[in-house]
Amino acid sequence: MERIIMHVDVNNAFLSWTAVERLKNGETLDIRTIPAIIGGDEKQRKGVVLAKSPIAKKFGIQTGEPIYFARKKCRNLQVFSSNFSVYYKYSNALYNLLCEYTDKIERFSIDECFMDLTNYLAGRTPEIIAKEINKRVKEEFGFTVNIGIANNKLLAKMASDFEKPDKIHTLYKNQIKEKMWTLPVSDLFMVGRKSLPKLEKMHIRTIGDLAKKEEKELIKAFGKYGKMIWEYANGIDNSEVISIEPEPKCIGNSVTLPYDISNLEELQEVLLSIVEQTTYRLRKHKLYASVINVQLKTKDFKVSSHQKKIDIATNSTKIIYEEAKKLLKELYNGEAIRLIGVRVDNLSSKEETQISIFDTKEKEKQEKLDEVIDKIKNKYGYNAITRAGKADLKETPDKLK
DNA sequence: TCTGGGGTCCTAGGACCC
DNA sequence: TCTGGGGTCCTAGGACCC
Repeated sequence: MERIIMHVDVNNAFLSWTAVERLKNGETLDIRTIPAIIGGDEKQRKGVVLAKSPIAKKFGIQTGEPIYFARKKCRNLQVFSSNFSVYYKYSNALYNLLCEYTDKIERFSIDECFMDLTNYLAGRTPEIIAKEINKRVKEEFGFTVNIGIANNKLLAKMASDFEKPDKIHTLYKNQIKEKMWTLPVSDLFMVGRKSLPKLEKMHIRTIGDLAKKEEKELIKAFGKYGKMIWEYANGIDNSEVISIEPEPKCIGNSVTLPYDISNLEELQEVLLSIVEQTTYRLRKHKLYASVINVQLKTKDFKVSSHQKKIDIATNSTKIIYEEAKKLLKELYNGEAIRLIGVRVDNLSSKEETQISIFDTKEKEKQEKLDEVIDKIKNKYGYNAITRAGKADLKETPDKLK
């Protein structure tokens, strides 16, 4: 039996949610109706476009581009800053509403959900249900969503990306040719900027061109990735809607520094504050890591990283910081650094100790310290306490939780 | 005051083992 | 003493997503 899958996508999520929150707080200007963007702090060198209004889009402004460029494209562009706690509020509200329609629902990102309605139609058509969801979201929350309806996740996602905003689209098997194959291949999920020149060389310009190629040819040129995009172009995707939130496979934090740093001691101080964020989140998940990774980006955007597998699995700030410090030392060659990041991998729910690292007393002491600091953070906010002398990290970590 | 931050997955090469 | 072949694990880098 064919499945019935829906993909629900918030239109211009960060911008719409900011608009709704402003209106709720008594502002009269709806920023969805003017050339506006949500952007990071340019003074902190985080000036990229995070979301744009439809009018800003008409000026050719793209998500991810520097605000500096966006301003050049549109002289009277209004820039608003992001507020993730507001975004989570609306994201959760939407998710809870959608849960009324099925138990088989997957949060794909802060502003996207997949729903499997196969056994939840209750005699109604998916189109009728989609219309009801659209109407309710608009009336109850004040923002709009696009909904894609299909027989698998990939096609549902492609469908929700058709004409926007506030639209419902279907993409059933018999509509693939007419609705999807005509699109440029760059519109296909998972086909990014770097693959385009290679596809172009193979005379693949539309999704249809890709679909009609021999699968073997794609595998030869792109390996596993080639097989995947060929299947996507042909509307093949058997993946399930997963309603249980999976454990993270890795946890990491990074920061673009307000100014370049060319000094190891200073980098180490920032490193400590980042390790603290990451290990705090690790402990929140009750997970332990055995791979530590440190990443640097130089002022000319060259990225390098070092990682190390350790013999234990830990979530201790101290142990992970000591390892990270070693990695940083090996990695750092004196260049001016723009970004520093830490990531822990190989996560497991079991701690693995090794007596030689800390004696039992020292270990207990460190655990207690982590626990106390975590409690203070939980109670009074993440920035209430820090081990890092100079650390000045404005945003609360773990935006996703 | 031009280029964020958090993820997942894949690949290639080298070390090491039998 | 002219050089196999299969496998696993580890590391660095990169593509893609939102």
